[in-house]
Amino acid sequence: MITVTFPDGAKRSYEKGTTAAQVAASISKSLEKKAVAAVVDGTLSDLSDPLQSDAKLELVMRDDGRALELIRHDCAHVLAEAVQELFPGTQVTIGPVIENGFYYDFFRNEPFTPADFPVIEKKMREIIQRDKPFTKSLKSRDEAKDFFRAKGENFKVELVDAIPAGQDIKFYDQGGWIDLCRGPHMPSTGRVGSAFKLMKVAGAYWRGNSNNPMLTRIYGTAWANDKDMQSYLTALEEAEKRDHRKLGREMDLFHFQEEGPGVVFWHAKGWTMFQQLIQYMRRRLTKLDYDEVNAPQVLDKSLWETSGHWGWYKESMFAVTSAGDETEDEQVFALKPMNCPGHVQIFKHGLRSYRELPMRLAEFGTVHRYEASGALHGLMRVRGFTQDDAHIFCTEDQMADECLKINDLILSTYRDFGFTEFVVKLSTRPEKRVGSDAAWDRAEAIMSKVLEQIAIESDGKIKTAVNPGEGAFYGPKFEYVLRDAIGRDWQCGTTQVDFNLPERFGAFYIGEDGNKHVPVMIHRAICGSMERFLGILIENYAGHFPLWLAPLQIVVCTITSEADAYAVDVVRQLKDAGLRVEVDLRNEKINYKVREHSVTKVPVILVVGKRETEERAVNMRRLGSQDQKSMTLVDAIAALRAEATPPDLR
RNA sequence: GCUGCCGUAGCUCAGUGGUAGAGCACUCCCUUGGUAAGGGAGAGGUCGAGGGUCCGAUUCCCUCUGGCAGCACCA
Repeated sequence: MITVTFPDGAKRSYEKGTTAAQVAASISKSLEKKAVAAVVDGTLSDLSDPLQSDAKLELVMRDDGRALELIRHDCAHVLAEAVQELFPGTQVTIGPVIENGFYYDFFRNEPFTPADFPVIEKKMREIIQRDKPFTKSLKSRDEAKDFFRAKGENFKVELVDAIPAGQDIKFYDQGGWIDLCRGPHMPSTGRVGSAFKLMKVAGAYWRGNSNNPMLTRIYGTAWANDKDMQSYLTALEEAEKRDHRKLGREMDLFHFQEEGPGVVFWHAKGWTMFQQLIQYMRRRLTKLDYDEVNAPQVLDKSLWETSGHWGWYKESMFAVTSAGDETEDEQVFALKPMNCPGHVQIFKHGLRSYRELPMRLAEFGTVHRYEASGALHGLMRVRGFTQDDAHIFCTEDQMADECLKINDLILSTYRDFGFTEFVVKLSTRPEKRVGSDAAWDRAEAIMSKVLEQIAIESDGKIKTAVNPGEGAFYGPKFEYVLRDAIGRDWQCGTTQVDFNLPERFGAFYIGEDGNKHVPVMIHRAICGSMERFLGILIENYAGHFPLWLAPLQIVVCTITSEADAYAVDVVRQLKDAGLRVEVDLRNEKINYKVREHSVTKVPVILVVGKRETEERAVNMRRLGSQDQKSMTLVDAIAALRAEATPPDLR
């Protein structure tokens, strides 16, 4: 006999080999019906697994959050079966659960299209209706390979090969359709229910390697019930409404065009925001003893060879030559993809003393990278962008302190933009790297300690994590990830310590001892790419910017032409107060004007008519509200001016 | 870069093997209207580019280019 302990502490005895399903049945009929899996000693398992020893057992109902993974996983199996039933000859590969759903990768000469979805979904519903049990069996490696080889499932044969020797190879049979799977599954296909939907098709490389064949991936979403699925679909629509590419067009912020793939045409309104961002950053940097510099756009390729970028990233750099001169000895330049070599040149220009350290060189540096065409995505991934970059030259002793100062700067900046949830990740040495292991050891040791301190000083409010092998080729880095208003995570800031580049460039300072020393260099960015950061802000605020950031803060709208002169005067006074304002004197009804400026998300509409003209007043309407507030012009200016003050100046 | 889909007016989108249409925006006229679209008229397109098939291509085929969704990449 074995003893089973339930979550409430109750214990019951069963014969050894009793399954969780039988345990459920022994308690109640409804439990037997409702349970879809078991958690045995903390591990999610099949209900059909026999219990071999004393165990803690929890029965998982279908509406339990932990069952969602099973619903999605089972749904992926159902999808695969449906596809193979409908399209014989299609090979199956893998079909994991992902956030909000699942996917399944298929190999078929003719790829699937969304037009195939209705018939596949219909077949899936049919399979779910059949409600066949999932039954598990074990095969030896050879049996498994023979099984798949006989079916022509070459990808599955490879998967079997990849399973470590000695490990059980599990198969699940769902009414005759059998798949390799580590499980667990619910008792039968019927439990998948009806809240699922195929979402899109896409190509995906076999095993994620671009040298491998391309498979067709079908993405699906699945939920415990229709209500959950509906709210997910609604959330997707909401996210679409905030798409910065759409808002950028509607708010007249920027555009792209064919002649400049991946480079932004900033319109006046977008550029205003860009400048607000830069001015904010610049004020903060000045207070923190940074020196702003500007290094050339185009530099001889030898500099990039020295830095190592040419060797590592040549294929994604823009080379620049004279268009007219076709002689052979022409010098090859590169458009800068990074600011660091330029800053090292500035550091090197002149003999540096330890007294000058830490030397913090900042630049709003425009860089160009020839990103793969498929990687381009609005402002989020471009080929020409501006980094709020800085390089701090310091001693090894000063390093940890500088990292902490940067940490404060980054997090307080994010807070000023309304973000509250962050994760700091430490990325350690990658396989492709320069520098000695000893140097990496030292750098990583310091960084780990700093990371610990960040977590402690924030009382655990700042989450931390480690990304092994994700560091830059010249050093480990901290990555700052923020969470936006609709729960999406964005990696923006980064702090990278570098024991290599200064040495490669022969940078040194004279130490207290009168000898030459190589400084440590810290690369750091807060927004990262200003373009991308603005994209994130647009989506985070859904275009409803706080007043200090809004490209156009106020529109003064007249009701009748009798108010024109007064309206112009109001605009003058608002402009004199430093506010960004336009006047709308058009021969249109006030409804029309209010609608238009609301659609383009102007935060404040000041309406002036006959009354206001007589009283030297304005009628204020805020974006997102129908309320109207009448006040004197003097009061309105004072209030708006205060509100438009950037957070660092309050 | 890879796979799939797409490219028609400033925007959103119809449509056709016989050289194109709507709504909004734009211009003009009427209207001076109190908080999310007043009425009328007009102008606006080498149907992404090049090549091919055809009597004839915006439509069918090929190449290129750009975009979208994933994948891969992201110093």
